[in-house]
Amino acid sequence: MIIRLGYVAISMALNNTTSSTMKYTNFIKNSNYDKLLEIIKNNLDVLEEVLKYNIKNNIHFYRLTSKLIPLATHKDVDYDYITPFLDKYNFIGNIINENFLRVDIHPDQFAVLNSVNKEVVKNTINILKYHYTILNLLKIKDKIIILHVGGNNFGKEKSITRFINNFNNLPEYLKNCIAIENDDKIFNIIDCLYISKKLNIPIVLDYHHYLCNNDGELIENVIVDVFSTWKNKTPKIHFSSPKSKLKCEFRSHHDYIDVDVFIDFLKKIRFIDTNFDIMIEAKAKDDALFRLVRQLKYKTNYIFIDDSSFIL
DNA sequence: GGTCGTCAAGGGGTG
DNA sequence: CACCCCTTGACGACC
Repeated sequence: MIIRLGYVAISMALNNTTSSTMKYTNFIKNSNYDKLLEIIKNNLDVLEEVLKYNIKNNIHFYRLTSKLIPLATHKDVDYDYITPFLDKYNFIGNIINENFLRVDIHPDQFAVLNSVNKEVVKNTINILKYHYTILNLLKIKDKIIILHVGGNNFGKEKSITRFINNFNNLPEYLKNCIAIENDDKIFNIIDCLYISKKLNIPIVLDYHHYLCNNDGELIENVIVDVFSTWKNKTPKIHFSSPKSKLKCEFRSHHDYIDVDVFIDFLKKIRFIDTNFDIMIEAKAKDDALFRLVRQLKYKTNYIFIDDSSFIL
């Protein structure tokens, strides 16, 4: 199987960011729409630079920042972030497609589809639409929006039912790109498999979350079912390492990846015969990815295809 | 020019 | 119920 590694949003090697923003209070002060457009232009320029950097360094898998467009889903800010930049979106989209980059996106903690608060659910749908819009403007063919199941009000069973009901009320185009991820506290991989079966949607396995939250279920016993939720698409896995082994800091992300845990994980699922992507979720971003690769080259006999891909 | 509290937004956990 | 925690990088007020 071929495994490709990716990283999230920011490249440490480039001294810039795709996540420049403007605080709402500051926006209110000046009602400065020009400044917002300027920030978008900058974010898109940097995104182009990051993608070219990824191509140059043979990184095929990348997650967009959710903060590409400042205040995009704020209820009191309404502006056109599409038309002025159509050419730019197109241009970047072509770079992605011509180089077969796999690009996905992951809304942050405020997207809670199963919330008991109607306003929050409404907000969440807006957030999902915004993320879809970004993927669409960048002409991404396999649109994947990764979502957590959400809150736990009134118990797990009821919370899962709320997720399923609210999901079913989404427009078809959103349903077609949502994948769910197991979280580190409540909804484990077994819960995700149950939901996936009901809704026919893919599951992103987060191995760190799995280590934090599982019912003793062995990874080698669920991996086939998890991967089969992707049908003919390339399955995705999230990988990060705990900040420390202490219980209080276990859930926090480390700057880098623990190579031994990484190797151990791959050993467990080695019998799989599917290509897949692993998103490296480490604070040191691409630097963590490259360090991991160096360590793997030293410690294993994996056959490396390029700077971020290997055969197992 | 550097430091540090704050940020639109949700929700879990504790006492 | 009040409070603090997570997480996130970046803003921007302030020195």
